[in-house]
Amino acid sequence: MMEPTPRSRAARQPGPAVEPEERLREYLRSRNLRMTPERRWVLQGVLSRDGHFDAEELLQFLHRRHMPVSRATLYRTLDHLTSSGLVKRHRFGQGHALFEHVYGRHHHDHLVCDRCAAVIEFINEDIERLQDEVCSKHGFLSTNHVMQIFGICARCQDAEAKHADAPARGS
Amino acid sequence: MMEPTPRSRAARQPGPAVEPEERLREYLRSRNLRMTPERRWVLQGVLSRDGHFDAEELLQFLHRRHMPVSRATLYRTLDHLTSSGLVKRHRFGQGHALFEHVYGRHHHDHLVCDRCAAVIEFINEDIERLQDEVCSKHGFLSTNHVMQIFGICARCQDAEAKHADAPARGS
DNA sequence: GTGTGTGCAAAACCTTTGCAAAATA
DNA sequence: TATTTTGCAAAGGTTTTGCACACAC
Repeated sequence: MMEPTPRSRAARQPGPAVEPEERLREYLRSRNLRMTPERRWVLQGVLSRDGHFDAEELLQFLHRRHMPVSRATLYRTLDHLTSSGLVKRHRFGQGHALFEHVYGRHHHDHLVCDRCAAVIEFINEDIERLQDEVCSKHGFLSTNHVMQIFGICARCQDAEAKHADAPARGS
Repeated sequence: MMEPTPRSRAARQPGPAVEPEERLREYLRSRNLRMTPERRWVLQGVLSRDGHFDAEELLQFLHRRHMPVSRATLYRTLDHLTSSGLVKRHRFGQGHALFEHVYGRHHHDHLVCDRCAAVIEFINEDIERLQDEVCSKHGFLSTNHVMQIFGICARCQDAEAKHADAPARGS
């Protein structure tokens, strides 16, 4: 597996790794904004995260990887990435915002466990279609939507059932 | 403005106004908490609000009505009301939380306008049913869900169309 | 009377902002 | 070179918390 050019590392990516950067650049150009190392770093960090992450977590990650972005720049860049459609911002619980990148991912909704905070993704085309119907019925032009179902995940239900069965059993 | 009895104002309520207090009392009892004037006031204030409101707004309302609840108590009580299922808490935008009481109201979801922040309520039984299906498919025990569709409401679409038609027209 | 609730003010929390220096196009 | 961007630190707004006193059961 020898690599003829310095760029070959990008080949590890499942898809073309250049395109999201292209999309960001396009977005920036359209608003007369500039591409900077910091913005590239944040984009890379965002794309490297698999699921949901918060700003602090991403900041730590970037610093560990020697991409020293300031907190302010991180938040500013996350705004841009959100506006450009490369990132989605969620407010699941009461606390801080969670983000996820949507590049190469399909839209999905979430089951959120109140016990363990696990987030299970799902997609249901029928629901999507019905949502579109609701919008057109109200003359509403939808740009985005979130659907979160809160409750208790299967694992936590099991755990609770176990505790309820033998609460007095000192192991 | 004469009122035969001090209570007569309550007659404006469509349903029995006592029951929600009963529900709160039950909830408090079940957790060995106590009914207090402050908690009653917050509940009254909450029930008197028609749509969505924030903590600050409710606080002002209570003070205007000579129900001097402190900010701390207000937040603490809103937590209890949320836990007891009498109130729902939303995070529509980026800012602060919005609340709405759900006593005597049916579950509904929201269309949120990104331009004017209008919130349109809707309910779609088919979507609800499909959500239940999703949950059972994942062994997920749902206690609550939120669905928010963001976009541009009909009114704002009209307004924008008008501006786009005649942008150079100095009136 | 005991444990709970309240109000006050301060803290905590996440996020945004003002500004001078640095960097982009 | 003319703007834009950055980092720092301070401000911002909402929500939570510690503590002493008051109160409900």
